[in-house]
Amino acid sequence: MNTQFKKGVLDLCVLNQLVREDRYGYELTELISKELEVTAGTLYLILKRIKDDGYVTTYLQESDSGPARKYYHLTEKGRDYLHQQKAEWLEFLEKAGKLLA
Amino acid sequence: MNTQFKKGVLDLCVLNQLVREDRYGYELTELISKELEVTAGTLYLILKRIKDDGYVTTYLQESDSGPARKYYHLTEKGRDYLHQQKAEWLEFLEKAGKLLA
DNA sequence: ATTTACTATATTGCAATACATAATAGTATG
DNA sequence: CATACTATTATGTATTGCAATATAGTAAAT
Repeated sequence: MNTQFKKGVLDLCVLNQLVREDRYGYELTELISKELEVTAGTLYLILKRIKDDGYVTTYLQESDSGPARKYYHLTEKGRDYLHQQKAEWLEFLEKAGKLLA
Repeated sequence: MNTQFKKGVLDLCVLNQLVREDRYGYELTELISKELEVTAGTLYLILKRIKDDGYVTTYLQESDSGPARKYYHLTEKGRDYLHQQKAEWLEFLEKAGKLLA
């Protein structure tokens, strides 16, 4: 799959998985990978980025099947950003669609 | 507009403008800019790339209102690439759509 | 007439950003 | 001990942004 297509959209895919519930990194990797072929390294970079940007907060929680999990929680700021970026994405699709028609 | 969204798609937008007729760089800049806000520098890099890749050929032609224009012509290889990449783009949109729903 | 400025056209260099790949490391379990 | 689960980091690559340069006509100003 064309690597470039994902640029900018992966962020949104990750954030969107956090709207309903908190999730941990490994879980997100599996979720996203089901559709988009993304490796753990890439996912964790994204997670670091959106945390640095204040879109998510994190907390550790014990697991009964391995190391502690780091959960990611969407902040208000993250929610706003997601909505705004989703709108921008749709707008972009419309414009690009005209050029690709 | 989010810069990243364009990654990989601009190529296709440019190639798609060459399906029906040959066009020159400046003309393409204006065409694409109507929808997507792209600067001349970016456009010319794309043109260089798709030429190096053999997706287009070029030829010069006098203009009566400025310097000679460099026209870009879509090759058979370019046409194939465009079709294949457009399909991949649509497939990507479908998968990303699931994650963004 | 000559200079000036502006539009049309093409090109290039450097910086910034995001994804790929691969390697490392720690914990629990069978 | 091997394996699955979980997290992290370093290095490389590709694409776009921005800004600067260059050249040829055309129109305007002096």
